[in-house]
Amino acid sequence: MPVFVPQRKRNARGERRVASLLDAAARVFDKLGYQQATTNAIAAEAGVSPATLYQFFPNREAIADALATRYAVLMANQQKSQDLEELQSIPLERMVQAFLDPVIGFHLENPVFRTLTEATLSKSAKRQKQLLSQTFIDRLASLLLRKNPRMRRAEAHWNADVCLTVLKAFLPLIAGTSAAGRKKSVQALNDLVVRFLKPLLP
Amino acid sequence: MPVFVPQRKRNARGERRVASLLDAAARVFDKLGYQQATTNAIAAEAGVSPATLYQFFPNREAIADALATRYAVLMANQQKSQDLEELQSIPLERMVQAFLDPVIGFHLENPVFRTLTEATLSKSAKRQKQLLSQTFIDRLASLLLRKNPRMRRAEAHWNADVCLTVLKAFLPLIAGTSAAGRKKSVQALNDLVVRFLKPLLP
Amino acid sequence: MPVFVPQRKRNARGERRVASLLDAAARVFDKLGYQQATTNAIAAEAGVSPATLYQFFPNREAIADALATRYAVLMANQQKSQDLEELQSIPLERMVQAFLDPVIGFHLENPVFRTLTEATLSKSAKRQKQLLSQTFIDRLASLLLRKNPRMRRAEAHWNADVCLTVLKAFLPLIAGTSAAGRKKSVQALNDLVVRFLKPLLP
Amino acid sequence: MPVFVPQRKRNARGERRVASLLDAAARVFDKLGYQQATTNAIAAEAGVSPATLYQFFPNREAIADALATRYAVLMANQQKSQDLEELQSIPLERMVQAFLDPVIGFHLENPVFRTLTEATLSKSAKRQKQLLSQTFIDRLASLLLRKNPRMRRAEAHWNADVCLTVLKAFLPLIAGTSAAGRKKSVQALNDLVVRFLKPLLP
DNA sequence: GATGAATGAGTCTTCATTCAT
DNA sequence: GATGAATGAAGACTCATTCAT
Repeated sequence: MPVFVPQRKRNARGERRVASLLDAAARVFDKLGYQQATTNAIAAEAGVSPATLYQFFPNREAIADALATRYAVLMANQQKSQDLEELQSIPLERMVQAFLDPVIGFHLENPVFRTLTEATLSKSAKRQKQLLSQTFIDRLASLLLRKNPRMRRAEAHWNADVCLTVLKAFLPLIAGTSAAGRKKSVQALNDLVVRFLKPLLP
Repeated sequence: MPVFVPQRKRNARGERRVASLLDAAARVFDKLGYQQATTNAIAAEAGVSPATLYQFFPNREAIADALATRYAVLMANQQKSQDLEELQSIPLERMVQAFLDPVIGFHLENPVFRTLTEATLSKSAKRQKQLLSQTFIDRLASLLLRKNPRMRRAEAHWNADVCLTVLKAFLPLIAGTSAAGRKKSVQALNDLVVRFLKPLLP
Repeated sequence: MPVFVPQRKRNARGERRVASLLDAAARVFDKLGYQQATTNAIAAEAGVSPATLYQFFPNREAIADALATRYAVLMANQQKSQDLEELQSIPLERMVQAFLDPVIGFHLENPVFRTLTEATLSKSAKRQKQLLSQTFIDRLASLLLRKNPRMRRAEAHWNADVCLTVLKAFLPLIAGTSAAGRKKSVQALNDLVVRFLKPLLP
Repeated sequence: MPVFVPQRKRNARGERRVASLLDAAARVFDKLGYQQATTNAIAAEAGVSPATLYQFFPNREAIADALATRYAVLMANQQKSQDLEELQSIPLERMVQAFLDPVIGFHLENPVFRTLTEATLSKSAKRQKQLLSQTFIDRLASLLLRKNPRMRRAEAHWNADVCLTVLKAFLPLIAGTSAAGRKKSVQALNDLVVRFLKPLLP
């Protein structure tokens, strides 16, 4: 189970290479899916020889891992930047929307992220992805607890988990349709989450 | 350009072979996923030579198709056997449970069914799967309309569709955990659907 | 180098089977060419199981051999039926036509005959085909000698051989075109042969 | 569905490999014919792994195409280098010989050229072969018209076409025999063509 | 005698990965 | 560091031929 470990100390040029390879990989994964994305295709998309690719990644899996890590970091940063204090005070409907919107936006902007799920990710990459889920759950649970201090911790987490499950279910629906259908799907998701959470809050 | 040779008649042994190949394919698809399920692996699992497989299926895709059709028929029969009249009169909570339970049960018993979704199914197989979804939606919509005759037809279908989406989201959760977690997940699914539907009914 | 040897004493039913298999083989060879004509396809065309085919022919090659033999016999009979005495007395132009016409007709009616050339024929089948060529050459040489008794034997044979070569060259041309083009090609062939032979005769 | 990966630039070693693969293919096609010439056999003949072959040719057909093109170019150059002006003034017997000799020589030196005809050539390769035939016909027709300005254009082409047909018929005869027989066959061909053309010229 | 089933021995092709320059 | 070339190992599929009933 190879974990992504940089091959060697890399200089600026190397960093750029890695970045451009990951960009290429993202495009190819997105276009063809993980299984069909051959290393040759990724190298070609990046405009380099296949051998060059292997100077930065020990094998195909490592590319997917690095990509997963990259997006995990991006998303984590995004989530950290949102202040829970502000959300806590606004009404449920708008709170849910404000909470989900950036997550949905992230997935729409980086559709590969979902594709990466089918990849055979390394343990560390999986952990990273799981961490993201956990962050989502923790933040939502924390929000619920602030709204209803009498809720039990475990209950809050479980409810947040359900919300995440529902969110994941709606993502393909949201991504797959036109702008019009997309709006409707997002609305349906928000509704559903609101209806689910409302009885739990005072 | 393979020469077209019409299939000869199939005898009892052939029928048995087809069945055993489909069983084997179901097991392999379930274990490895569609992409990784090689014809060699399926043939080996069935205990025959790869060439034998090709006596009954023209290519790998045809196996997935046949499997999809097999399960579609099974599920369709199951759904037909349930009487909507009875469901209509019982309270929402139990109605939802009675409606969802057999569907969940089917997926737990035939986990491959979900894997088949990622397969590159033939048009006819896709149609069959879509038909199943449509049946689910139609039946649930019909139930909603009986409970609340003032609901509009389109609205009923849309709501049923949302329920199906949620159901699909929960299936991996339900399937993935132990008996204990499974019960909890099913409960959460039922709760969510009930909470979603309750405001829509009188 | 298997020579075609009947598997066993065959009764009337067996003879019919063999005939229908050869008919089927002729159709398939003609449609697909020797290499593409699989034993399964031939058996299917004859409406029998592949195993049945192997009860009458030891292997694929034997079918081509038997077919070659069949046509060789047919053509030999045809040639025997033509009386050289009659031809000898008519003018060269009409003689050439009368001599070539049946040969051309045979090839047009049995296009497989040419296809069989590409087959890996057994030695005996090759000999049979060669015999046919020899018959053609001998007959034509004999005709030339009657027309011009002063011609030397070897010379007569050589000239006949050249005529055969030319005939073979024109066959695809004749077979390949429409009725109109066919007539023109046949005319060209006759012209050519006449012009070649005329200086050799008194 | 193979993923399309653009060919990378080819270096000197690659060029050498392509040439050696084409040489090997020519040998194998010549020995076994197109249908029997497997990619494995060609690769083995070239002393490389089959996969290497596929670095330079997308499939078996492409090899035959490249080979056809290679020989078409060679022959076209040869024909261009011959000056019709010179031929026009010499007597028919020597003219025919001078015209046919290089063509015969080319086929004797590159026997594969004939084998390639049976190959399932790509459209572009077929066009190239047809162009060659057309060049032969046009050049000979032009020669005939110079010799006899009163001949009609269409007639000249038709007669040239007949000569080509005869030439093609004699090629296997010429190629198949020993040096002695070869000389005789070539002589016969020349004679035939001369006798065919003589009545057409003043 | 007839059949459908079964298969060993290929064939073409692909691709992650390594080699040689 | 970079490259194009090279390949082992595999996978989809085919087919002449044999097996079992």
